[in-house]
Amino acid sequence: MDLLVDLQARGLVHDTTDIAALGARLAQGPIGLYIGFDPTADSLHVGHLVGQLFMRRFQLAGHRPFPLAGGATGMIGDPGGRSEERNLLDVETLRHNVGCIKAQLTKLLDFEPGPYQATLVNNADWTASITMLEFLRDVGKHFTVNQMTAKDSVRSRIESEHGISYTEFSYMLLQANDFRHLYEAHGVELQAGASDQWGNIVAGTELIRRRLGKQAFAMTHPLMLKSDGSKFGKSAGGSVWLDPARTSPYQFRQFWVQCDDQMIGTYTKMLSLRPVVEIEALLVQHEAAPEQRAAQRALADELTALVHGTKAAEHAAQAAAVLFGGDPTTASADVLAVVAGEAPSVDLPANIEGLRVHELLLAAGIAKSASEVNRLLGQSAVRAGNRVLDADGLLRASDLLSGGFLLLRKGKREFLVGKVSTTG
RNA sequence: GGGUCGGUGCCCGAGUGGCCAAAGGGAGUUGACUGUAAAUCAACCGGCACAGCCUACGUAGGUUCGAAUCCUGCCCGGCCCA
Repeated sequence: MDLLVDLQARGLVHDTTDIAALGARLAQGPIGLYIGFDPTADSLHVGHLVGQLFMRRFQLAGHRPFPLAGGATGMIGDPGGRSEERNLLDVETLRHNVGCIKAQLTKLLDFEPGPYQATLVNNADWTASITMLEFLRDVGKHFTVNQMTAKDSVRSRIESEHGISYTEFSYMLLQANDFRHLYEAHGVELQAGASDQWGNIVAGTELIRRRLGKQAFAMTHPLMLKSDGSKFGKSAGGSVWLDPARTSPYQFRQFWVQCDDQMIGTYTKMLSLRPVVEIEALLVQHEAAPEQRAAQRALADELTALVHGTKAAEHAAQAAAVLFGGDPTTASADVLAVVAGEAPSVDLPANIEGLRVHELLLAAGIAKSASEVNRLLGQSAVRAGNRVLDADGLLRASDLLSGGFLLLRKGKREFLVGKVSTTG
């Protein structure tokens, strides 16, 4: 299927420069494309997946992706989408972040040598050595302040009460120069990004046209939003990260399983690598029985496997089965160990017969006081395995599950895993 | 500086000597219902060795058998006057 048609069917095309020319160029053969990711944190989050998978789609269609870690642009800070100036990150943090992000950028793309090989680049490599005078003559000269202040990202900041520093004002020029550099060094003809990057991206196509007299292309995809219009990628605990140390594979998968019905179609089309026809069939099935969450599960499994590997994805799915509705007493020790990784845990004495549950829940921070535990017990809200504890909250030896695990549950959602400590 | 009104639990807000761990609402927790949703309904919602006790109504004292409630000093906020 034609790549552009496919992207449009997925709702991934927000804006492009000269789409007819781009279509013609893609038809001629492989193209290089790049998307930049600034190292504002030491991990990317789910919002970045659209861009990463955007490149993957191009790669699968035979093109060469150039994921870019913004070692240089990260030092400046993109003024877009903000009302205030960013705090500058120190060099050490930045270096650390770039390292982490680079590792994540290599996960979803194919770096095996070959015609479609992905190439990881860092704009610090060609930006750090440019002198101020060179930059002003070679880049700055090609832009008028009039054009620059006309861009949305800059104009909204000029109109805001905080204004915009000269530093962030310059961001656009750095990004434009990146595109120019990649065009010359690697034949990268297309820069993509989220729709809020449009101004910065076309600054690059303009620079290439003025300085090199060549045509380059810009293409943006829509920003992913939640059904209420708020920013995508936040869950109760904060951002959903790609780094398993920050967001476990289980939590990552749960984030997708719990997606809004209203948005799941949009998300699946934008993110899944499955063919659009297949996705549409899935969505028909989902609408017939939304309670099955077939679409959510499919997307959750696919993305978890992509980001964390198939093994981790399977474990996450099994852990979810235990935690939601499944019978924990029949779960294997292996699966319980995965569950244990997701819940707060406490050590248990060798014999738990007659042990009060109060201290365990308090130690894990699941209840704030013994009174609260008593209240919960009175409301039949505490279970060990699937046995509802009596008002006295005493455990029995038979509450232990395979592998010496104790699964305590407060209400439906909160869990505590106890493990009998073994000496040796 | 003078006058005046006020400071109540996570938030808002009633209470003006005992019936006050303190109305009502919001938030939160749990249960029912459910799709690991929304809405709805119900219970709970300071602590503990829990038929009892302790701590708490800005803060420090006082009056009283008994104080969130009365008195005094202090701190903080609103308004009015200077």
